[in-house]
Amino acid sequence: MHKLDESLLANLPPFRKLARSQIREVLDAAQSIRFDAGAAVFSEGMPVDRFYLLLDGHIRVVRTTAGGDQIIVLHIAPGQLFGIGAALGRTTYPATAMTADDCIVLAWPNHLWASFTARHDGFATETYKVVGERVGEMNTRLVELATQQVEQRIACAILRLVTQMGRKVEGGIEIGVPITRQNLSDMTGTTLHTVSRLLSGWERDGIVASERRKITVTAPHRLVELSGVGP
DNA sequence: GCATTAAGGCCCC
DNA sequence: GGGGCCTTAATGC
Repeated sequence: MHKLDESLLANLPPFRKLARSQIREVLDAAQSIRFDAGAAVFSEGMPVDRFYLLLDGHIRVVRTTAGGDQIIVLHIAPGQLFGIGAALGRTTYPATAMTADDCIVLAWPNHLWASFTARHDGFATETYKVVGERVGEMNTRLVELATQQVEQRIACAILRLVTQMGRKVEGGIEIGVPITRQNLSDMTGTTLHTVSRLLSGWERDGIVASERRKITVTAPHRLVELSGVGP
């Protein structure tokens, strides 16, 4: 296995304050793993044995209900830590991490967590920040689920994806991760049929343009209006 | 306003 | 050709 380059981590928030030698040390302790799209990096209920950093690709954190329905809890963008049960005092993973496309991750054995937070300046505070942001997002979504109608919830979900992994293309902002109607319904507590019907309408109105597994927002301001943030 | 059911079309492995 | 993805329409709560 070839040595990983230090520039991979140097600009990522958890490692930004580290010296070159420290980054080398962190990288040498990591295992780099490639996953095809649709693979589980770890599964709900498994013992927490490692923590991860997503280098490339996108991760869906999902929970499966007793009835077999899948709930998409959140998405992980490149450069983010995930599977950090160690930071939360968990012994098992609370959800499954599914790759949304081809992914490259770094994995460290769990016992290194304590020394990472103790020895590497900025690592712990960045971790708390990430956890805080995710809790905040989940709070927002909880309120949406409880108070908003389906159309607004889907608009909010798409806007979040745009914020987190949108990339500018000519004519709009494309969501940088493959998203199906079913995926959107799994994020918003509705059915793929309702999502399909609404997206078709939005496409007719020129708000979005979509192909299979791909959504481009062509009129973000109008989607914001639909999301119900304002009057 | 929304889920459910049904029925069909398209694309890609 | 079969499975995954998407659409549309009808019906009912």
